[in-house]
Amino acid sequence: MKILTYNVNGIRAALNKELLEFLQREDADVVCFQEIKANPDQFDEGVFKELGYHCYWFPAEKKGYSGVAILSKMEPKHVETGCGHEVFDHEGRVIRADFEGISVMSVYFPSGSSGDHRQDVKYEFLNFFYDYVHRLRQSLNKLCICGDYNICHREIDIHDPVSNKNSSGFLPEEREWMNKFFDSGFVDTFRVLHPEPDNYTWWSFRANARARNKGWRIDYISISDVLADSLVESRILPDDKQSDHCASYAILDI
DNA sequence: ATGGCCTAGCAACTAGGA
Repeated sequence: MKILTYNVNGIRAALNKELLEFLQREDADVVCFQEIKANPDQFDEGVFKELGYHCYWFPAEKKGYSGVAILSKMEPKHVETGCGHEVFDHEGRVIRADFEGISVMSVYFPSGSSGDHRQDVKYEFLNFFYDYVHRLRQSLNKLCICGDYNICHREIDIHDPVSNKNSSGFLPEEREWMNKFFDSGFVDTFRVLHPEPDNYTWWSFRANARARNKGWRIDYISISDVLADSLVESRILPDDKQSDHCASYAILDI
């Protein structure tokens, strides 16, 4: 099973930049999108169905903001939107599709970069989401949590750990949350197969950051440790540029 | 350097992003 995740930074803009050709080429079984920034009636979902996908959209209530989705070649047994939080569930941040042998989530963690208030919102999400996932694991043990976590885990995951030591996305509290999350029984599918530096999934639009590979690794495909032995391959795809993020995928033998 | 630059709402600018 090939699972791909992509923060598209506006699905309509990405569709204008050969998103469909990219998806056709990668031919993933499950695709997780974040930041679709649109309601499904604002674009033609038929173009995804023509690629063979069942489509499940979870937009935010606020137009043009956030929004996640899952596309899948197989029809899921069940699809769940939200995580049971009265604010975040209006913001299109969590959607899950349950398949035989695995449940796949597409998650867009809040950004904390727009000030202290947004950072507090981010911590609220981190705390709530951690507890939500662990309640969920009591009944769904085989989880794959894909998405834009908006956090670099370690120094190797950011091009300049020194000058970003006070930047949201690389704060000690956030990195400690990533430690706690992985230690609680999840595997970082990219890092476990690729220990080498200079692998990122997001670059600023400014200052020619992408061409100089001055990036951050903030998008992850995490799997429950019980699925670890099924991991065959993981990659990030920095050459495809429909967004300020790039896509990542993992292949699981399930 | 409290920027740089892009998407989107909505028709001149602002919100949000990391």
